[in-house]
Amino acid sequence: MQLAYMQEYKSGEVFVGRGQHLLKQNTTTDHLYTVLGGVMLRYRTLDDGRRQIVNFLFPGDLIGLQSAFDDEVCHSVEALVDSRLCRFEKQDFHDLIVKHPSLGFDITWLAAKEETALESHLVSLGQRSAKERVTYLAVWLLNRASATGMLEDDNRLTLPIKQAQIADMLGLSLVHTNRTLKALSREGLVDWKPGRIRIADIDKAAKYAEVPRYSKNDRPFI
Amino acid sequence: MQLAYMQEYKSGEVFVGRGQHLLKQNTTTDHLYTVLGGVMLRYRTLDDGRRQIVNFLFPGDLIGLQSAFDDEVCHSVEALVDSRLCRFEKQDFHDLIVKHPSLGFDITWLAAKEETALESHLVSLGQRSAKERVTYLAVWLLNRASATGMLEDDNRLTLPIKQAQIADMLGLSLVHTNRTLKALSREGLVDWKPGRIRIADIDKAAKYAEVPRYSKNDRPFI
DNA sequence: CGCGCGGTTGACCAGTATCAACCGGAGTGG
DNA sequence: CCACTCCGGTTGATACTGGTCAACCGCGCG
Repeated sequence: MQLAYMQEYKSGEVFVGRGQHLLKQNTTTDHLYTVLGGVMLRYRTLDDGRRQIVNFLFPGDLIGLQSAFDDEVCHSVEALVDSRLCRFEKQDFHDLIVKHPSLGFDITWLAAKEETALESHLVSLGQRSAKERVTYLAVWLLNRASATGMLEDDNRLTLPIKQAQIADMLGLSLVHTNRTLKALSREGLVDWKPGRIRIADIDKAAKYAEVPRYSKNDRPFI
Repeated sequence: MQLAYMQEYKSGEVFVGRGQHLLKQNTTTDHLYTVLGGVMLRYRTLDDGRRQIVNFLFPGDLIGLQSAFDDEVCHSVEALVDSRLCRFEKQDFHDLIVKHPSLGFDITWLAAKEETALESHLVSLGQRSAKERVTYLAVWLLNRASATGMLEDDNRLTLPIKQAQIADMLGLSLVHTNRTLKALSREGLVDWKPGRIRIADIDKAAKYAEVPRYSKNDRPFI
């Protein structure tokens, strides 16, 4: 646990209320963040207003790694629920990695995991049908949430995700997302009511959406 | 330049002929690789045979970072043209980062860039039409190739990419990919004949597909 | 010469988008 | 306290992008 090092570099805590933004696309930032609590989402907007949610962020996730090497951030980050973050100065980043290499190792670990997640999302968008995508997302969210102890019981997650957000994550229209949710609910595969996801048979759902086996490796928490 | 360190850890060079595999999904590997020359592609296959190409790999890119933390690799890597790689022992990885922190920094850099690329691809798959996707991919490939000096002249790239591969990268059917290529060629936006991409007006194409401004930062070559 | 692979084209179909309208609840101001 | 509005969700009708099936072409190669 690198908490000691981290304290040294931590430059403050940040609270972001539900619906508020931490970062806006095409701006610059001097900070890196780590999610301490809450859930956030990261998205990119095109000029004509189309929006793609790239990923959800859970406690332990790193925000702004890309911006550590590049001036402008190419996505916005918004809180899905009230969230708490740990802030670092970007300029300390090189120093930090060099002085605490095992922390550099953990950061690389997180970056690799994030890449794996994006890869999975990419496969979903590229190859799966609407029903498969929704199921995939539901299972994936339950897995991530479960890893941070956010589940009420084994197959239920309370999280105020709007259908418009599901649509923007999965590359579907809002209307079709709605119909797909209904269909999955009717079939008993995924029961995603406003604000609450429930999956009766998670193995069945995971198999249907071919969600990659959930890695139990402990995620470093920095 | 870390070439000195790298030599110490390098455990060999690997050649992979066009069409041959470096890694196969769901196997394990003891190695990490760096592309020294050539172009490769990384893809994931679903149980029913659907395939998603996740990214193209150019010289300087790292392969297998995810597998450094996770046993099984979740994608296959195949050579698009004859390629040459530098091989490292996975078990040395932690050691390497700790002993040569600035190398850890470069690896993190590469990981962040890879993440940025996947993010862009994700936006394409989620939000763009077939014509936009093809244009996006063409421009992106030209940008990447240009960074490694593979371009014959400013707007032409020779690379034996099959239409089936374009389709699998963009989440389109083979037939529709073919028609889209024709359409773009007719319109003079992108001229993608078998084995050769040519873009008459690259700014126009980049604007049409909203390809993010290409970062000139020098990519570390390890 | 024949085969196979990559590419091309046509006909038809399905999944998903779009447009439009409506519903119910929460907040708000008169 | 009620009317109004806004937001998120729901539903129907219709349009269209892109998928599927099937056939054919040209070329390189054994």
